[in-house]
Amino acid sequence: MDITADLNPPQKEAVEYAGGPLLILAGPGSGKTRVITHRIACLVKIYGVSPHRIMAVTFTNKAAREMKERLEKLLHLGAEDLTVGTFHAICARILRQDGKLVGLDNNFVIYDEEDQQSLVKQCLTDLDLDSRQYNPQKIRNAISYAKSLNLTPSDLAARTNSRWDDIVCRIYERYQEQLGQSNAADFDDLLMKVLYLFDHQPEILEKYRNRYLHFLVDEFQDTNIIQYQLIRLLGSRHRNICVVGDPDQSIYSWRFADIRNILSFEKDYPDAKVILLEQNYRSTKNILEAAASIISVNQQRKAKKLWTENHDGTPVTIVRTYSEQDEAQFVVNEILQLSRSNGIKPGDCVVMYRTNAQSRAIEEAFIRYGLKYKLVGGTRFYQRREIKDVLALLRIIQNPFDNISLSRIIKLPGRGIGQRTLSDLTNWARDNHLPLFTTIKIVSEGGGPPFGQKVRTTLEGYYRMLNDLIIQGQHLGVVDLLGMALENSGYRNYIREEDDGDERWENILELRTVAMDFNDLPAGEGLVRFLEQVSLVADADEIESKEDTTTLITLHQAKGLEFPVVFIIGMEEGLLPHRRSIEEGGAELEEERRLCYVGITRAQKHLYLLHTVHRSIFGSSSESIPSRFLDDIPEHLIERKGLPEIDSTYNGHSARYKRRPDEDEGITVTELLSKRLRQQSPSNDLLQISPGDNIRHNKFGKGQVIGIKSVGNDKEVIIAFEDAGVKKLLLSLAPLEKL
DNA sequence: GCAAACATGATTTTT
DNA sequence: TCATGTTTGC
Repeated sequence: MDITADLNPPQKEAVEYAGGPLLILAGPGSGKTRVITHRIACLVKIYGVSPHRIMAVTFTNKAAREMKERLEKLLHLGAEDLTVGTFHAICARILRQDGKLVGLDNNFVIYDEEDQQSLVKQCLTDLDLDSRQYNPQKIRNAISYAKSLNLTPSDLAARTNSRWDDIVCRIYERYQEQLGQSNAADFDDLLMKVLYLFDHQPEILEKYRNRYLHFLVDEFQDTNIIQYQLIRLLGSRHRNICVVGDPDQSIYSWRFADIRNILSFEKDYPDAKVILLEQNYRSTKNILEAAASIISVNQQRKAKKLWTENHDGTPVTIVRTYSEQDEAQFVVNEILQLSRSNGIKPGDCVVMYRTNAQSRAIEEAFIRYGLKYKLVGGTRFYQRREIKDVLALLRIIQNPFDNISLSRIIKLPGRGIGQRTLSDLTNWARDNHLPLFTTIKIVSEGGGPPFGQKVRTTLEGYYRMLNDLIIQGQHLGVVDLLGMALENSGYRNYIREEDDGDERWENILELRTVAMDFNDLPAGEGLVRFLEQVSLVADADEIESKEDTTTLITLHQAKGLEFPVVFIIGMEEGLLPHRRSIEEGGAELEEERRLCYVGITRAQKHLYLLHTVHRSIFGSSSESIPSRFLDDIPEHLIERKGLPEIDSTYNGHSARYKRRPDEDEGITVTELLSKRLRQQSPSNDLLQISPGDNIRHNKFGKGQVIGIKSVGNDKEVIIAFEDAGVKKLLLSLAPLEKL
């Protein structure tokens, strides 16, 4: 097959270029992913580069997996020899192998943000500092920032100039000591330690530097300084570094992603070839123009002109509703309408928002109308308490010196060890420079802090239990080990008695399913690999596209995706741009604008931008002002729906909504809106049903009506379906048939 | 040691 | 509003 067929000239050039450093600036929808995969294929098939000698760095594990799949499926290329992964995953692999040289045993554990935070708190206690005065989260963030710049505690100490910096420094130093004692690395350490390894063990650097001929880095605008340093060092031998990014889609600066990397690249490699991908294959002209009008306001930006051969399409719809409930209602109605008339399916639609909290009203509306939705993100699987507890238990088996995990599980109720005992243990451990696990061992042998006999017996039992699990871990597969750990630690009984114990137990079983993939590996290795996978992979479940399921997602997570129909809700000052960014101003505001741009450019055919007049935030209600970004879209691209424009000015602090005087005199805004919404949907006469009737729903199948409630002119019916369970549906919309 | 009452404070979140 | 962390009472 011809690898470069169907590529436009700049794409083709980007795929074939073999003259050293390459910077690809790829606008949204410009076929960036194709270019990367085809470039790899071209390197292998045409230039004869062994896949073993290619490294591709992606932003997420998901992206890595997809890239591998694409290469295998589309191009029939064996991808198992390729190094594809995130910076973190690749570095973890390197450290598993050679970490010993930088003080990491190969059974090291990886600390996530919650673990980091616990460790910071522990350090504050150790240094006798008040955690109310020194916010642990801020300290964690400051440490992470230092690490993103590859600064060690002493580097940082050299540049402190305030009391705060000084505190951060002291904690950072202790924090690193504690990580060392726990044989643990946090996310940032994975990168920093590899860089340190390369700096101090030239032969290791040589090994990797010689092996890799070609590097590809995706989402380069969202890399941080240390990541760039890493790739520069790795690529210093052959200089075939290809980076792909779009400065306009840089939305992770709060994660210390540094857009200057793109500038640095051009400076560090003056001979770098720069290729612009400006043709958009995704969106209609109207959508693309709206996006351009918003992003072009940014000052800190290289002008870039995207163009498309696609049709104008429909206008961008700006919708004003009264409340977030009405906003949700509009979305639901529009999805139903589109699926009736435009050949669009609910699965083609996505609802995007700035903050997770905004998904609630949407979810409620979807549930009410019996529409299916898929919430992306939210409370993430691996962040759930029960999952973290179980993982902590397994981590102790892998690495008993992991102090944070041990402190987490030892104080779980039901075992008679509480905060008091734990504090006594940690204090003693600290004073004697010993890990917690060793301390418990000493206590069970009669030493340690002065405990009463009862506590001593309890701790002895706990130590024996752990020790037994560690021994079992030597020869049991990871699934059996998990089962035994749950039993012996009493965790199973403990969690099942919780209020939502069933759900939590389900989650643990879900985790067990993940573990099954690692069950056939040799005992120790299975555990290591399983724990590494769950530490580095954030998303347990995937966005699988189903025809009937609408996606609900934050703007950040929407990066890289595309949908025929996009609804962005909460286009309001304070939400988008977010209040915190308005307060910060400048660069923060420009990032909000980019975020808005990312959202808009996800849309292929239809784009809806919604805002409300009233929104409740943290329970209390407040007036909202349309987002400034809406003002930047030229009127000729826009169609307005929902409530009419505010034609009054602000009255003191409260914006007052005025109805248009010529119509609907004497009814409230909410009534007006619901009237309009009703007018938009076909007014089929309501089905005459009463409780006890048997019905059929064209999706949920057979069921029995168990309740009816009037909602305005409509009725909400509660139906117990034979297969689909109990649902609340609106009679006017549910496709019901009386049996 | 542990559960219930109370206080608090809250974007985004690849790894 | 709601999910966390802290204090209090048994």
